[in-house]
Amino acid sequence: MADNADQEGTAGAPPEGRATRPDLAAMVAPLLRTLMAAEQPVLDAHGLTMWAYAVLLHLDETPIRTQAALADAIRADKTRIIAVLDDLESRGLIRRRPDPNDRRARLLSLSAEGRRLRDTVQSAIQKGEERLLAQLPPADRDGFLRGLQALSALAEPGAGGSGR
Amino acid sequence: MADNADQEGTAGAPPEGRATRPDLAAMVAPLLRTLMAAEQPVLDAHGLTMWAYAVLLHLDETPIRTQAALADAIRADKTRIIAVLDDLESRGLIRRRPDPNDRRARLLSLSAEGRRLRDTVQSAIQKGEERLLAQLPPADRDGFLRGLQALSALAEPGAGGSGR
DNA sequence: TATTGTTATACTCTATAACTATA
DNA sequence: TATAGTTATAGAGTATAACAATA
Repeated sequence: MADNADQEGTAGAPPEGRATRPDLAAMVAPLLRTLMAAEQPVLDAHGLTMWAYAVLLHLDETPIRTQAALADAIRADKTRIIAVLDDLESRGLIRRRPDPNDRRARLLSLSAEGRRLRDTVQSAIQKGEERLLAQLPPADRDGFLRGLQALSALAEPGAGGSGR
Repeated sequence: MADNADQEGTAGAPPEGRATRPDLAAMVAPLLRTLMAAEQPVLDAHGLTMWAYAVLLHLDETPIRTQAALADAIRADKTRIIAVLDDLESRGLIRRRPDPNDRRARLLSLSAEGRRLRDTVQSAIQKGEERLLAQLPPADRDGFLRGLQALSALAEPGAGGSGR
């Protein structure tokens, strides 16, 4: 059942009887575990948790003006990222200063060193990922990446796809 | 950064600078969340937890002779599925009887009713998934499915792909 | 003595509620 | 009074350790 390579073209769902493929979640979940297991050593080597890395990634894209917004963007609880931000700030990887206009809020931005670290880590991670992807036929590889990108975009908070 | 639709063909990783695509895990994780959120109402409607559904799915494929092996196969702790098996058994969805040859072990199998429920639930779940996949161009849809199937197989305990 | 299943306990992660400061 | 951030507390989920039955 895991090895039926029959492609049934672009037909819809089967009528009723037995499923023709595993559930998507049943395939996506183990894949995610594989990916995270591959990331872990890289993150460890640089003293980053998964959440810390997510913060670095997101700040790099969009400088942000409240911690709550950042938490939202990376789908974390606002209370969960506080320790993460404390650590990143103390290591000089991010800057975090009160907004002059509203001193309740904290303006968050990535430091040069933070960006350097982010690049290093992401490069290493994606290098590992490419090794995985290399096991696919080129056509499938491209289709997989395009499909994944499109489907994951549907899940984002903004749900539009582009910028933010 | 999320909207660079440039495809760079089948080339390897970029030399050093800025990443050309999000990390795989950063796309797979939200996708998994979407899929699980879509499954939840279906499972709820039939009084199944995620783990219970995983048990039904796996028993359908391969009748199994110890609970530990089942737990292993679905990547759960052996202590975690006990309550699940208790429930499924009491509802007549699975059978669980001591192995005559080794009365320590429990032979696990799916009942007819269990198979019926499994089919109903999986059919509903995959119907929802097809709605998601329908948003992809047919070529990407097929490549995505093939790539996903191949990559997820690498993560399985057997790691060979087929039956086990 | 080793193994299967089970129960009891501890631990990790995450979210909720209460508090401080600004507005 | 309302909101951003923080801290303290409680809850869910999971794994570890101890136990009973069988081999």
